[in-house]
Amino acid sequence: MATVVPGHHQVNPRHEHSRCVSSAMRDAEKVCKKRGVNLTPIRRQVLEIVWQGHQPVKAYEIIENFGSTSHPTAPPTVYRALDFLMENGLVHRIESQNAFVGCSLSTGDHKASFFICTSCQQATEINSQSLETSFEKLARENAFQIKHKTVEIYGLCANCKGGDKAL
Amino acid sequence: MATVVPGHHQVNPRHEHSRCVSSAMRDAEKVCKKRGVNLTPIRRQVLEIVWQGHQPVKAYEIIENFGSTSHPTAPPTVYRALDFLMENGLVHRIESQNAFVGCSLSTGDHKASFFICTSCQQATEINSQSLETSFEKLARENAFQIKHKTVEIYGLCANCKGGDKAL
DNA sequence: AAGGTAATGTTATATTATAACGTCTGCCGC
DNA sequence: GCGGCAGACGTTATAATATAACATTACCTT
Repeated sequence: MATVVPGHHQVNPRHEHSRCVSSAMRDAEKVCKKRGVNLTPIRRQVLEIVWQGHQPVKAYEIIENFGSTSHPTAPPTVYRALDFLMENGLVHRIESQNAFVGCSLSTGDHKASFFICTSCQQATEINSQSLETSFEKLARENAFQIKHKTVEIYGLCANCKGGDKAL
Repeated sequence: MATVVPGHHQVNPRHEHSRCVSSAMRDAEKVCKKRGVNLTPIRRQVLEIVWQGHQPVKAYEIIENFGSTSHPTAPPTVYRALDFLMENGLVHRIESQNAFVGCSLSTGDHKASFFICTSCQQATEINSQSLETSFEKLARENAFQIKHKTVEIYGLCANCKGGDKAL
């Protein structure tokens, strides 16, 4: 299958991504089974494409990628699959990029926060109780009742920080 | 001038928005003068339209609004003005809405975080040192070097929390 | 006047996303 | 069996967001 994110720099070379993908697919099966929803072949394939890397993938990149492996697919098909995957917490949307990334927590429903590397493009899900607490405290101080949030932090990841690859 | 954000609920009734706008315009003049950049009539008008409320405004709403007051304007004109205003820290982009909101700090350059009310749509700039500190701490723990961030927190603002207006 | 630059005009088009309606298939109750 | 419903997908068209590329204007500099 063709590379979805053509220009991306290489990430931690010790990361065995194929395992990462198969684990994500297994988790997805599990979540869908548990929730009584249907991980159809199309949805599965979209999820696999999203998981080709840890970089966010655009909807139209998914569409193009589909063409190469099976019959061409129209936008609604892919957007529907993405909606399904997001509803079931298997994919997150990166708002500041209009792009999508696989969820690495496999707990079903949740909105995530991200570190996004401006060099290798890797989006890493943040799971920090102390950050959550800070948000809650701030909200309380402002009499604001939080429902959900978009948190996308850009900068250099640990792997890229050493080099000269800064964007 | 027509209302840009037609459906929005009313906000704190004690807020005298016209003062708020004129103050923002004065600050903008000051910032531009200081930076040696040119707040042209078009840029000024776009800024005024963005400041019609504290709700984010979409680019094409600005374009439509232009039509009613002067001659019709094509998208590039408005996007260029928005780029200028963002570069000079007078307007912020709300990534999760593809929309724009006036900056209420008038310090020139900075990226802001927001509370955004799901009832009245008001976007309130957050300026919290303790939240910044939490981000920095989290970044340090993850060996991540922050460059900038998108933080858009949705929920009910203090004014809307009492009523039954939840989205 | 010639040349330069900043701002805007103009046309076309790229990119992202959804509406609306049609078709197919499997399942459920009868 | 079969009638009908629901879920998933196909298909066509179009809406919404954003930018590329080049022309024009206005004003400033020499």
